[in-house]
Amino acid sequence: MRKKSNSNSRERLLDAAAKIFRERGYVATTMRAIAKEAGIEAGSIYYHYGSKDDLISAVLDFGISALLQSLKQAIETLPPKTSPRRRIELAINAHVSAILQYGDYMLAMRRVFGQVPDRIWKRHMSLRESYGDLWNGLLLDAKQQRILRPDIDITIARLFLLGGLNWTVEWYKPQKQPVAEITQTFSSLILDGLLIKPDTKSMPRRR
Amino acid sequence: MRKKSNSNSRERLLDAAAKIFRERGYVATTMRAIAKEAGIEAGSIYYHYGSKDDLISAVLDFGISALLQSLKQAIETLPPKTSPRRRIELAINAHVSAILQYGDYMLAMRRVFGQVPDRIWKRHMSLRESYGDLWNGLLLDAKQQRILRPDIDITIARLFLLGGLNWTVEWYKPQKQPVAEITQTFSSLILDGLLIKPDTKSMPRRR
DNA sequence: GTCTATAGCACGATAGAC
DNA sequence: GTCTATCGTGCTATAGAC
Repeated sequence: MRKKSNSNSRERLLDAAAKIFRERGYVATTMRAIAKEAGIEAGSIYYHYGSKDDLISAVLDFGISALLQSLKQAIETLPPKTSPRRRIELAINAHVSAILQYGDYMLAMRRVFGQVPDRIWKRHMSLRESYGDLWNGLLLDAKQQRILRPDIDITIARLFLLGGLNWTVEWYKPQKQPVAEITQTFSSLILDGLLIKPDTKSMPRRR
Repeated sequence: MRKKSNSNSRERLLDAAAKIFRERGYVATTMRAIAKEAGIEAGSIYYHYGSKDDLISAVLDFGISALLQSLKQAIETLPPKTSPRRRIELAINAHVSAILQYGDYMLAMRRVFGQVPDRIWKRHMSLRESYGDLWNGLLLDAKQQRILRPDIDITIARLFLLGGLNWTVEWYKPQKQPVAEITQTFSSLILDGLLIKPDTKSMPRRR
């Protein structure tokens, strides 16, 4: 995708690191374990990455960039007339698809939160904030077009929604249900709600 | 509340452990740091708890038990005629209030997930499952009373809802908004949805 | 019940051979 | 580019004084 090295080893190493960081968190991850996962010895890592901190930085960078790029691509290329509802549905699908596709990176990001040295974590907050801003923009647009309820705070709705979506990565089993089906349920839950309503002209179409 | 020791030190130690586990995760937490937080020396911990594993077990036990007890108390003492909507609203409020009240324990549980030795973690899955079952029962009741949409899978709705609620513990700042206000927003989001609907003045009631 | 001291072990990182 | 060997550090847990 966009890993910046032309070297195969660097890439294999990064994937191995994401997998081990995901499983053990930051501190419990040992260079020896990453090396073993990548099929080399621990000392050899230092030819490619200067330190354990370098490795976690690269994992975090790649993870959040993948998310950002995936959402941008999903919503910025839509025809201008696309309805806000459809935009939000597509964003939800893009988000969940991306966190599942890059599962090791996403779970690594979740798991090392609060363990990584501050200076490294802070370098990533700007990227994370860009991502939140993208969502806020999406929801704000819909609110201004009087599609969304005016009494609901967009930021709280976004935090609730993304919290629910991100949790998927912890329980989703691909063999049981296609992603599109799950994301359609999520969309309908957050947009239409769980209650039966007397007037439901825009109830979810089954696909 | 219900910590089973009559000793003050054990209790202070447990709170200290929860706080440090929350901040650092399982592996990065050192007995020295817990001791310092509790105001004693590392060696002295072993008079109260046999090992680091004993400590994390106690933290996990206390945390999930507090959640379970809090939800049970909130819903099992309601008058039988309480509407399903009101039950769900109260459960959401009880859940969020509890995870915020026992923040250190809740965040410790989240953070050490996947780091704690398997045998310890598995001992807690039964308690966690009891908690999920409680929620499933609540939602299933409402569904059977034709309050909830029949096309939505209860389990997916529960996972989405709890994912969104649990995320609160990561961003909520008490000084900005009272808990009751946030949980009311959550309830309305999950029950009524984010879209503007024909009648939103009074909450939809079945006729 | 809490202390000090330390045994025993695993870690990140480096050095130098190949 | 990858290896082996090892240094220095910091950890859990124990032993024994008080």
